[in-house]
Amino acid sequence: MVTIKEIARITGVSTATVSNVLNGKSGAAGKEKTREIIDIANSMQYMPNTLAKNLQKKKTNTIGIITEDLTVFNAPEIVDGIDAYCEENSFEIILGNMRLYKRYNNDFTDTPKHHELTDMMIRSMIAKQVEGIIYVGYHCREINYLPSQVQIPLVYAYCYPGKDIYPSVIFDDEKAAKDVTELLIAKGHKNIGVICGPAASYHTKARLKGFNSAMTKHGIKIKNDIIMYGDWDRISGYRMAARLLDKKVSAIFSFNDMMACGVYEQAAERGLQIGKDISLFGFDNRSISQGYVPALSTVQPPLNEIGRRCAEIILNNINQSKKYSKIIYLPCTILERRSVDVVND
Amino acid sequence: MVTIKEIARITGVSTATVSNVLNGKSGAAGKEKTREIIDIANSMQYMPNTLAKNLQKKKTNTIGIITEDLTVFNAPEIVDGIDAYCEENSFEIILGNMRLYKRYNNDFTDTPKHHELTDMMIRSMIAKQVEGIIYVGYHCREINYLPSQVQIPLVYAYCYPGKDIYPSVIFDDEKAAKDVTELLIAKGHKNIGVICGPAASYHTKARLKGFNSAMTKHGIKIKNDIIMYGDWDRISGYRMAARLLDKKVSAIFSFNDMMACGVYEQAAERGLQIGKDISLFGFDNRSISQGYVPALSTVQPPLNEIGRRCAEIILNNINQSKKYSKIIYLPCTILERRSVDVVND
DNA sequence: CTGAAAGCGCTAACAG
DNA sequence: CTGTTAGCGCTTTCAG
Repeated sequence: MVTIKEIARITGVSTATVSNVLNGKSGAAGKEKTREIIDIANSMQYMPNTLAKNLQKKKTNTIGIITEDLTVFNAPEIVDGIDAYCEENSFEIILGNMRLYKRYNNDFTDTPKHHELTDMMIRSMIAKQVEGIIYVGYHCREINYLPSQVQIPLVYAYCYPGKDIYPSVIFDDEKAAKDVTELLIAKGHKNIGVICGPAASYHTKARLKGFNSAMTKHGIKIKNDIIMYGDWDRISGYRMAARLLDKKVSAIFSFNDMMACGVYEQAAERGLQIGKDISLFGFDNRSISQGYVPALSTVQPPLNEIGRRCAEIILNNINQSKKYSKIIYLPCTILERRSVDVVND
Repeated sequence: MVTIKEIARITGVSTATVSNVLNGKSGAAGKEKTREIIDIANSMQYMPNTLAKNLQKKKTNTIGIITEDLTVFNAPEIVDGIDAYCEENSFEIILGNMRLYKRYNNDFTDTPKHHELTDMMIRSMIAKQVEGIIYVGYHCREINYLPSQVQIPLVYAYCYPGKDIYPSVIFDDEKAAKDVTELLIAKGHKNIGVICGPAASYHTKARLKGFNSAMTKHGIKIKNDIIMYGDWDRISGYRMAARLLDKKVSAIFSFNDMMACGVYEQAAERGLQIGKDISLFGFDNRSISQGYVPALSTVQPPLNEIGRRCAEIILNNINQSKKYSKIIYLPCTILERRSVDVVND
């Protein structure tokens, strides 16, 4: 690796001059010398050592991203958004992936082991002199384990801290669910079944709230026996759909696309056509949901935008002394496809 | 940020001693001093500056990953595999995402602009002193633009260089397609329609080769009019399925799950049942393919394993002088689900 | 306009 | 067992 020192020796000037010239400081050297230095640098494929540069400048223009699990469907798009914003603002990213799914098996986020891992990753990033950290959750929830020794801006994406110390960006589950419900109501559906995720899930609670408020607003009584709880997996959608269809609902709002999948299966077995005999809405807009027959209506969370906003907040918090620290709710997009129709009595 | 110097001042020893103690060099200081230094460091939350450390050691234990597009379905899993292997071997990763899809629109990988971007990313990583680079393609193909000035090990994942200069890890398209075809043949299918991707695609060519070899091996004549070319998208699957079904094929092998999606649609419209009237195989094992009704049989590419192998090769190439530089083909897993059945005459 | 000198935070000889 | 010294590659005063 050729260094500034080497170039200085060859061109017969000081390292300072080489540095200045290469950094475009006008008048750092005479016209001819300037040319010569640049030419030599190019021909030797000189490349500044970022480590040395950053060490000296005490500034890395880098933020760290910690993903709970990069292979979860929402993560790449969020990271992509962060990356895009950073690039536009001349910042770089360092990625740390916890790989929670493969590392442990299931519920792990509130164990000492996980806290230790979190601390380790944060420490390691701080050691690398990142100027801020974005923590990307694998599903939305309240994070109660807040690492202590973080002296740099920290932002949560797709999850939020229990206390108001750090900012976070999530999407508006409640509003989206309300919108979906109203759309269904507008189509004449009154007997709407719901397949939630686990009762304790933030998503479940927020979406249920939205559902309830829409129903109430339109004066429709909610029977308790049409609210089912699944586990986000296809099979549970299949099972809950059975119960719901027994109850003759005219529409089903599944809180994710996976479970909606199971509804298709259940309906097929009963000879019922989705989008005709029964309307169906999902949530997440998984890439293939559009390919179901008929295409699944669903809710698209603003993943890329979550990333961008997080990055924006982090960069602002890095540059300003007053830190922003609230929860930001971004709106979702409702995608109506062939799986819903007006009620058919 | 507290430094070694600060701790040295407080404890009244030299920075060298603090460094030695903190790095666990036995006998770096007396028992008591050792304790004191460690205690002070802990209480002040001392954290070594990785930049300074790496600069001095001229070793970063870091490799760079360049993804053509992190949001493409295969990328996160490959990155995950690389990350896992690196973690097990005390290496860190730096991620650079080209965001090809959003940056340009479609075919872009052989434009000067893209070459420039590639060079820039590689230069930037080398500047950060990574010890090796893994380039993750967004789809498998021959990469003919090979950056020149790369003095460190470079490995391609999910794509391969035209010349034998750098190693690469891809999966065995041909073998997988052959296996699928033989499976179909074993179930009595002779009249098998194929929906390929674009004719120029590596995937198309390799899979077609596997298909042909299986058919030939079993003495089945291949009619040219049952080989259709789509564009990987659902709609094209839908269209090609129409032509194929007109020709009364008993099975369809779609070269990806998306297009298989379209086959479901087309079959539904014609009142044909997948897995009964017509057998269907996809490729990719997209997460939701399992949720089709009936579940789609498909091929699972060894994405995580591709990542792991790339990382393994890179770390080996970093440590050894003899560099490995061939293409490695990893086997896929055939997933037989309800969408295929024995032929039904 | 130019360069000598100092030093970012850390480690690795090597001498005491 | 301990500390001095030198320096990784770079930038940045500041004096000539």
